[in-house]
Amino acid sequence: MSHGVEWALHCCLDLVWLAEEDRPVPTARLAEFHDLAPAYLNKHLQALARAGILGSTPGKRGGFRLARRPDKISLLDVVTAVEGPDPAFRCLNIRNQGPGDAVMGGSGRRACVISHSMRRAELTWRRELAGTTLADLAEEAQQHAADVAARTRRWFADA
Amino acid sequence: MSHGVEWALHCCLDLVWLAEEDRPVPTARLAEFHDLAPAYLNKHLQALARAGILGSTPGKRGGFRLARRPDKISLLDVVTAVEGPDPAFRCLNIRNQGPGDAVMGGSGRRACVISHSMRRAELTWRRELAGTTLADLAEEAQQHAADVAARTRRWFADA
DNA sequence: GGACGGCTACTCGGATATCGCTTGTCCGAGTAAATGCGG
DNA sequence: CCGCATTTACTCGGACAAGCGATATCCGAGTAGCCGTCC
Repeated sequence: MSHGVEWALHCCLDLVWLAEEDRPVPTARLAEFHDLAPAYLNKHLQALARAGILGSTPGKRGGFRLARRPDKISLLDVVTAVEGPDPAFRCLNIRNQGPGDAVMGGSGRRACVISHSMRRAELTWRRELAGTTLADLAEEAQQHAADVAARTRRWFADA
Repeated sequence: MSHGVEWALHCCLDLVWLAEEDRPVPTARLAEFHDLAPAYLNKHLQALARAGILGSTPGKRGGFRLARRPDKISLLDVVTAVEGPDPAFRCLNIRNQGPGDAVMGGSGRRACVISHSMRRAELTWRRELAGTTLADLAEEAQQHAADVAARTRRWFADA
């Protein structure tokens, strides 16, 4: 899995803390916060914006902000926005190639049992990610350190 | 996810049908059956052998065979053997870099909530794969087409 | 005819190139604020 | 002093290279069967 997912998730969580501010947050600021390559982070934030997770405002005081309420953004939304909608395991139906196809009796008519099980497993993974929202993460983080939101807002407010 | 996983799974399922035969199956034969690159398939079968899933016998009548009973080989075993033991999502703790670390209050002391959720989701995925064995796949495949085993054995027996 | 030694063919095993995708960077389009000028 | 046109600085957005892992291939080590020869 690409690192962009991690970057996107962290930045989304930051934007949860900064959601109360009505000013969008520029990419450069988020990159500085996490010590990341600004342009590359921008690329991923664009993907989130295309997916409708973030709203982008160009111009001098522009930046990104959450497009929906945190409890309406699941981890699966972020992952699929960055990684793409394709499943991790895609069965190319090699069984349909070569003599193995004929043995199975048909040109890929039957659903591949391997693909079936792999998709089932991946579905549970997706379901787990879909059941967790940014709000859940924020709540859990605040249980660990109650002043995270205030500290984060303060840092982003500075110069 | 790499294609090698699919190749490995299909070949393992073939080896289930051919488990009754006491002669190992060469890589070239499996490659021909699925119309795959023989040398590259061999590479993945080597990985399965290193993991103790397949047993390899060199020499003229050599080849691969299942090292354990099919109900003792889970899909997770095959996947980890090919893909490696590392989790798909590895949190590099970017929060420990840059000012964000100080805001969180500590040099990575606190466990990252993002990493926590991602690992939980991946754990469900692994659990699902660990709960499915080659024997389960074989049974399911035979429910679809009862004569798969016989057909496969016949093809591999031919010249 | 039987047994033994060497030979050959075939297989795994790892070292070696090639390719595609993720990573990383750059510059242009566009917008809001700041600024200077005129009334 | 107030309003407006212009300039400017800053931001997103997509187009453009570089690095690394998966893909694909080849050759060497080793073994089992086969063949010829000798007893």
